Amino acid sequence: MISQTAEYALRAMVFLAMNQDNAQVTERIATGTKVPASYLSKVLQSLSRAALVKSQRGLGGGFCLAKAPEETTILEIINAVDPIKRIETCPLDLNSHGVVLCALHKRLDEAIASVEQAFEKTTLKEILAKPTKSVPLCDGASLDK
Amino acid sequence: MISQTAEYALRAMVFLAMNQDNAQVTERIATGTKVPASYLSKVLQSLSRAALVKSQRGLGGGFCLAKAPEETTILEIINAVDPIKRIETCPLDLNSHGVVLCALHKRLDEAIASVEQAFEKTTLKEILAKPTKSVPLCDGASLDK
DNA sequence: TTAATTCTGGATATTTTTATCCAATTATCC
DNA sequence: GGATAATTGGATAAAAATATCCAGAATTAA
Repeated sequence: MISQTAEYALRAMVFLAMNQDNAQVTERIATGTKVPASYLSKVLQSLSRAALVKSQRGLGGGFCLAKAPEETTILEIINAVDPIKRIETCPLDLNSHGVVLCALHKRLDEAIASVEQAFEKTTLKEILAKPTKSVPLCDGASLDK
Repeated sequence: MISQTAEYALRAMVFLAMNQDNAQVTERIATGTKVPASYLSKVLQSLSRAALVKSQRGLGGGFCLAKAPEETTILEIINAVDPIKRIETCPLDLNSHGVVLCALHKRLDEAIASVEQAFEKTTLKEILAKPTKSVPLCDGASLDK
């Protein structure tokens, strides 16, 4: 449903949103999100190319959000690493169907569309603000060392 | 979003629903749904084990629906080959979270839940009955030879 | 300028998903 | 019983997703 890569990207973005004060290094994001560092490195690259994070090399460098948390949606994050694909045309390439989907693929696409909508409406800020018992990613203790 | 395998399973089931008169052979279902026959064979096995189709070997054998189209949901079909997994516990295994999901995973799970619900509410019969311009799987001409 | 830090990009490995093939088994027909 | 038709299950192959590693480039500090 949601790929591992997308899950990682979301965690990383939430982590950065929770630690906006200073740039975060890959290694630190990795431990904070329980994502394999070497793979996270690739995920962060994708997020960087999608202009969702800014990267900075060298001492004191790392990653930080490119936009304010209220301006970044879950959908953008997911689409940056593993785009949600709507069903636009008949997957069977049936001539007669053309752009008009049959009932089956119409139903499937509606479901995808609703997920897309839900994700588009949710911003990073909302994730942070929600007063749940559990702080995202956080296991009781504070993340700042 | 929806795996290839699930897509194939849905096509096969719709095909069987549209051809309930007599048992359909793998090869025939394959051409009718544009699914690679050798792989479809495995998919049908899964559907058979899930008791969504009945199989019959030998001459005149093949596959047919195990239940009436109005009693088979899209969700059952998908779950038979590639189960939809809700997020039940924190994917990071954070002690403090336990069963209470953080805002991020709560949102993700809500999306999954809505898809699950939509699929649970849709039966094969509805797929057949919907008066769309495009007949499912069908490219203008009738499927019966 | 040198050393240390950190991202970047490429090569590669591992795992999962998707796909193929075939011998064995079951069923039907003559 | 023998021939044919069809699924079953196992072995295997190919492709995609996930993961690892490392040399190179950029940045900072001294």
